[in-house]
Amino acid sequence: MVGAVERDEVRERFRRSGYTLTSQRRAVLEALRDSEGHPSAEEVYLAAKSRNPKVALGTVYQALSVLEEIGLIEAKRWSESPVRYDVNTEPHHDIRCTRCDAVEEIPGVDLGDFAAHIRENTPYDVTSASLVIEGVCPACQTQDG
Amino acid sequence: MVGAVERDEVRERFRRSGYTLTSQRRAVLEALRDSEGHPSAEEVYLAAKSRNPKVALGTVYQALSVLEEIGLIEAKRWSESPVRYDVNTEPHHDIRCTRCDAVEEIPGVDLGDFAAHIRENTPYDVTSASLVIEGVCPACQTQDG
DNA sequence: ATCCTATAGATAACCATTCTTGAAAAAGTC
DNA sequence: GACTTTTTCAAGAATGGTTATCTATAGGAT
Repeated sequence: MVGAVERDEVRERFRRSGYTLTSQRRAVLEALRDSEGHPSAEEVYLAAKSRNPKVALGTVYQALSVLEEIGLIEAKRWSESPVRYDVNTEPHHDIRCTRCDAVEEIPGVDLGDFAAHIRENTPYDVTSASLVIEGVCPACQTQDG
Repeated sequence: MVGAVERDEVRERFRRSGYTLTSQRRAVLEALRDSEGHPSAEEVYLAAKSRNPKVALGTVYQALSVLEEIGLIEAKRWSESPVRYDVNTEPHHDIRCTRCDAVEEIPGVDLGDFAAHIRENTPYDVTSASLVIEGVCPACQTQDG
């Protein structure tokens, strides 16, 4: 599974943004790309450390923030849960299971011109609007009533 | 300005839920009802303390959680900001100013059958879907470019 | 009034995240 | 290639909103 941005493009993206592509930052990005779900910083840290043992948790946080800033990853927040990171930077929505904490993509749902509606109904200069969706995943549904 | 739930109804709501309506909890609710904006727990604490000096911050947190549980108030979360509380429990959306941290209602915007769309596109049992909207308020817009 | 349970207050603990610090590495210079 | 400057790193301390703990107290039922 290959991300939207290829290897050389990654290096180029770092250069253009004035950041250097260090081995730690690469380990963080690759850990994120190989992860199935939408890991937390702690989970990324564990995965990155297995690739490059010279990575500290603080470095992972900093790397994640750089990666987000240059647009290679996205951070998503649900209440009662640490920030989750996502290599899919295409516009989409995710749902989080309130029982097992899994996060999954919801395909085919688009905020569409909702943003326009919002803009029309507030004098604010709207900079961001995102959906926070929670529910119970199929596995947890079958586990009990 | 009178909330959706009147005084007697408040007492009744507490009783039915198995909670007692203490003076502290009343102070918290009234502080929230008289507040203009959408205060944080800390702000509610300050306002409640002016009504009833025998209120501790921890009690305010507990009272807010009880009030939310019995449906008298709503909690809303934005990242980079503490939880904000709202006496308006009717379905509506709020926008937060990223500069001055003010929160305001957005009238006339309804998620409508968006929830239905979401339900159709995920096997999850969707329990909540809410919009997190941020922007810059008119006052802050005029303050600088 | 008395007993019993829920609640309050004060303070310590929590936990994800950020900051700080000195050291190491990288980049730029001659 | 050695030297200087700048950036980055790792480890751990600090932060801040929130929650838990523990003892004392207050309300409601009998």
